[in-house]
Amino acid sequence: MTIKDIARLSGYAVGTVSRVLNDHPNVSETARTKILAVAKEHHFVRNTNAQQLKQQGRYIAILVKGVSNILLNSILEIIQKHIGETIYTSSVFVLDEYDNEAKTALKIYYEKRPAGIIFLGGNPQRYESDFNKIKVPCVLITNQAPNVSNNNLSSVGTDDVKAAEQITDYLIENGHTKLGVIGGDINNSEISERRFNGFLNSVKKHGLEFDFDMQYQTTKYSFEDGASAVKQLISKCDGITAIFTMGDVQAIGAIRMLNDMGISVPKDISITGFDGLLLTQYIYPRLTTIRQSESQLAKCGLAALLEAISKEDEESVHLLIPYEFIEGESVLKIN
Amino acid sequence: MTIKDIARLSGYAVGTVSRVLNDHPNVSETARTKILAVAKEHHFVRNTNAQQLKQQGRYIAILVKGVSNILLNSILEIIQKHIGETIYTSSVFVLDEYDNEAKTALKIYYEKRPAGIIFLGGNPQRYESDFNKIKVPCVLITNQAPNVSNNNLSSVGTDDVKAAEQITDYLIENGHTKLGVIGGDINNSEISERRFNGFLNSVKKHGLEFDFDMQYQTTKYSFEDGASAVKQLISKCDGITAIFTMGDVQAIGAIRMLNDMGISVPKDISITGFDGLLLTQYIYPRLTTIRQSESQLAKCGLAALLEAISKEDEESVHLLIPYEFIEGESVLKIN
DNA sequence: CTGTTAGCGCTTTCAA
DNA sequence: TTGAAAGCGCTAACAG
Repeated sequence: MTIKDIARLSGYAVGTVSRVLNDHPNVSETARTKILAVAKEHHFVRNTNAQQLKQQGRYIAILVKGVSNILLNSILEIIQKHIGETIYTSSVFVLDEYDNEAKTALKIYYEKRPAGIIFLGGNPQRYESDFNKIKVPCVLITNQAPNVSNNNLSSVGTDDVKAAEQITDYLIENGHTKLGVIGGDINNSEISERRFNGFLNSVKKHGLEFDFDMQYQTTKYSFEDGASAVKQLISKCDGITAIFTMGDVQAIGAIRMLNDMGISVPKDISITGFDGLLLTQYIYPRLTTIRQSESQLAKCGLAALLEAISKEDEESVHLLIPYEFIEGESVLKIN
Repeated sequence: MTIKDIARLSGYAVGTVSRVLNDHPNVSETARTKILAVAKEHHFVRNTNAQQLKQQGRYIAILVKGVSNILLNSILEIIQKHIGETIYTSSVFVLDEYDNEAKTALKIYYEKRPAGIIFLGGNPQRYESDFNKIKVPCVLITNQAPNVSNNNLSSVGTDDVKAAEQITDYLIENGHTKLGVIGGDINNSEISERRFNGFLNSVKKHGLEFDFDMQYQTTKYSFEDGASAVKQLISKCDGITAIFTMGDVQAIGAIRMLNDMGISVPKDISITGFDGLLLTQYIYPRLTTIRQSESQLAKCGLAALLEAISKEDEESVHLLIPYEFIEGESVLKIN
């Protein structure tokens, strides 16, 4: 089924069919009705390759970084649903945690000539030279692009600093004074850096000490790495009563490892997560964590991109989406 | 930059350029070197829209049945990654657990004219009349298409019967005689049916009784449904000491609920899972479960489809991928 | 071995 | 309001 077939079947010419399909003006109601009926009857769907070959620029590329990241998966679903309701088409590219998203994006940019690019997780800015060659609007979701010079780049994320500060406040207000942190590489991950800054804000505010070398353990975002990190952390630093982790999965891994070492959570050590995965409310103990709003991140992110595409030379936007503090059972009150 | 530009710049014609780019024979080494050099110098990248417009029928549709199914998600990722390395493109259609996959597939078949269709979960054979209209190779992944007449249809799955039997044997050999089952609808899900048959094999082999109405609880594949199912199960049937669940997520939901009711796993009730999600080895207690090989399922499934696409009139294949029995801590030895 | 050329299915002028 | 026709960039068949 091509528009040629529809044209033949409906008695109109391909031009008219195309106009109807694209909701263009100057088509009679008769033609519109007839053509739409024929198209529907024959399950006609446009060949997007041909369409995009012709009108380059109604296509959005989505890059997802982080295999099997539950949070991103669920945001992705929402985004795709919304894109379906616009004039744009999209496709998804999955990247490994160690792939270079800027390089991949650049390749896609050349090959597909998208109107815009959505980055789910990851931060292409780290590879500036590649990234700056991309001349279409981009949006970072769950990540932030704060003091960025690149005017193509918007971002929609959670206020990591505030959230981290709040959850740390909670730990301290429950009587914990010697805290450990399991987090990302603060020199290479801006999310980790921000969460750490929030943590530090709280620590300082309460007049506590924090020795980075002793009390911080750098790790990747996985169950396994959370587990090994907590082992290293408690072996190098005595007397920690609570651990702030930068992701639910690390928290779960850490709890598992502590259990295996005969250390109970939260009786002996308290732990907090970050992200608010559904799962965290089914494990034992229920995790105290920060829930990021998947639907809001998705909706606002896409909206920002479409805005940027339609209005060229616009200032890029940087939004923070409200989060939710979830009080679980993984923190013990010790005062 | 188009191949036309490259042709002009290199002094050859577009045909030759195309041949070089596609590694076709009948090109002189001189031409190849020259053209490649020019292409590289100008950062030329093929326009995939044009390429695929030309090469129709290089599209694979993937139908995923069961929203937010972690196992399928993870298989999906692997498949997409592999497809990216082939000449094919793909897109994904997500179906609800109760949608009719044959109907959807047929619609996609008409609309998109894919070269092949992958079914992740679900079984379109149940709707034969619709499914038989599909005239391109299909492959079922995680499911089986045993005595099937349809020669388009291959399958790559786990030996559910044997796996279920083995894990049930384990329960019984640990002294459990009154077993509960939390599983899918055995009248509508062949996977559930097979797992139940494996379970029954073991039960009969050991001379135990099983009252379906009392001891079986039908449920969907989610944390939440696992939680509510276990509640119903233990309220309608006294004295169950072990529960065979047909999915890890139900098992996790069930454990959570039992905990909330003051029932400890495995001290009071033992539980087994099915699927072998990574997660199951990080929760408390570690789940005793069956690990399906995601990567093997993905790789073999895609390979089977591509094979079937390239060689028409080939006999379809039906593979069983080895599984692994994982002994966790969720089963108590009571004899 | 290389060049020429006919489309792939679609959008979008330009005429009618 | 509609039809005819010119490509978008590429591949592959055909002719040389």
